[in-house]
Amino acid sequence: MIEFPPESRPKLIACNVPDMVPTVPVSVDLVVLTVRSQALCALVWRRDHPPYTGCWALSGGFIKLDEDLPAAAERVLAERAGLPGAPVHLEQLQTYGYPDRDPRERVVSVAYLGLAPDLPASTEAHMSWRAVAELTEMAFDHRRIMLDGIERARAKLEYTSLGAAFCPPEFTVADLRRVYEIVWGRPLDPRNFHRKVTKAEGFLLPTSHTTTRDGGRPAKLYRRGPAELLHPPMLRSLKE
Amino acid sequence: MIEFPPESRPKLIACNVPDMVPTVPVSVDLVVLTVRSQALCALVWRRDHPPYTGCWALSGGFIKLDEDLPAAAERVLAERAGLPGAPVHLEQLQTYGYPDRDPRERVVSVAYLGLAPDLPASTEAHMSWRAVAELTEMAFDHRRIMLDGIERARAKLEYTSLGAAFCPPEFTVADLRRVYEIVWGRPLDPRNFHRKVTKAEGFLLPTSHTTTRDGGRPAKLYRRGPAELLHPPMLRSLKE
DNA sequence: TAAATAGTGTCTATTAGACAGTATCGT
DNA sequence: ACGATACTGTCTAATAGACACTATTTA
Repeated sequence: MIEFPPESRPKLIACNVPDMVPTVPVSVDLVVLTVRSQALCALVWRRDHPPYTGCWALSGGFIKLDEDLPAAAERVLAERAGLPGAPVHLEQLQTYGYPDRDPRERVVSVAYLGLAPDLPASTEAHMSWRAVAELTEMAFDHRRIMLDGIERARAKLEYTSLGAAFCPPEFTVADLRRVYEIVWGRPLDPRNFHRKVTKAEGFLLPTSHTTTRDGGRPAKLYRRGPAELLHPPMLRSLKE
Repeated sequence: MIEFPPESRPKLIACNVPDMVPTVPVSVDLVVLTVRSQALCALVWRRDHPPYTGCWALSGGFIKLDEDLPAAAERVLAERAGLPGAPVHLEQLQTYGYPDRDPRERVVSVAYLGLAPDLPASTEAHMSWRAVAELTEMAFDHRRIMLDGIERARAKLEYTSLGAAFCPPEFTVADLRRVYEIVWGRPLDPRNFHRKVTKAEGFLLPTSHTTTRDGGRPAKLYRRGPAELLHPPMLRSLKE
């Protein structure tokens, strides 16, 4: 790639539109999901100014002039979502650019999906975890973005090891199963689930620790393994 | 959604950056793939002006002020890629926003993936189909974008019926199998493939037509069925 | 002891992969 | 007839789903 110092860059001349290349603000919006209190939750804040005053909104922010998109997402996660340095898996979700999605001015928004363990929401950043089932009235097209993020998360649990991103650093097979059950919204057979995830190469790394429990046999604790893709995948069957 | 006529829209005031919201040109770039001459090919043109003079490039264009992203992709497909009205499956791929990806000025590019049957490339638009294996030197980050598109296409053949998007309206099971073989780059057993796709509910709609051939039994012709997702998916095994 | 949770083994129906064999065309 | 391609059936190994059973803790 040829390098230009920023101030000396020649201005862009598009082939068929040499004079008029419209520019728009580009924002990054974050769908941060977690599993807590037996529900799939999203990290949101309540808007206190127009438009959409009182509605729940995703955390977001505008990209800076020389900032990469992943860097912008990390910055929004730290500064706006109030989760600096948290172990959140971030990946680009989709870009939303319908002209009237922000009534004030056209904004193109690159949405990122974040999968997080059950972290405390930052009161300083005025964020809170809300069950996604109750987030029916949201600002802008944030409900659509959130639903797209949830569907991506559901699909990714099938063929990747990302379910562990919802868990703390050390977790039990039952913890992981509850993540799958809540994200997919259906019960899974504990014994078959156990067999599957422990036999999937690179999914779980055993540790020497166990849990202490109110009753019942202590469970082995595992860490996330190196595998990103699962072969074969954990398919949601069609039944039910 | 509250409606404002465009001219009366209040300007955007971001929470923490009330004065300075940088704006950037947003483009749409198209990775249009097809299968022809036993190879996976991409629709590209050879740049005749700087930067990257002489390099192959994807077709692209800037979004207009009040144009939706899918509409921009359709317009670029028609006007720049030279495929107006063609039966091309278009879906958003990913957004690329690294600040120096265009050496002239920062451009955020929303890439779309297009899957097309074997159509003639428009000479008027100076486009041509090139085998992706030979597209090693491309302009900007277009090679990375193309590779991301190819990987998306490979994955989508597993769990959707999109392989048929590479075929003409009526096609044989062998046609479809050759698509899979070329996109995945590995031979498939014709008999097992036949069994799988004909038994997958909603994948193929039988017609009353058959092919005429140079030799060999004529094959039944099928049309794309209504199913979008395949249950169970056609998994690429790990072998080989 | 009972209750609760963790983990293992076993059976069966389904499926993937391999491949023999049949069907129907052109020459 | 023969080669070529389309299609069907069959065997086997692997897997998913169902579920009986054992293991280890707290109360």
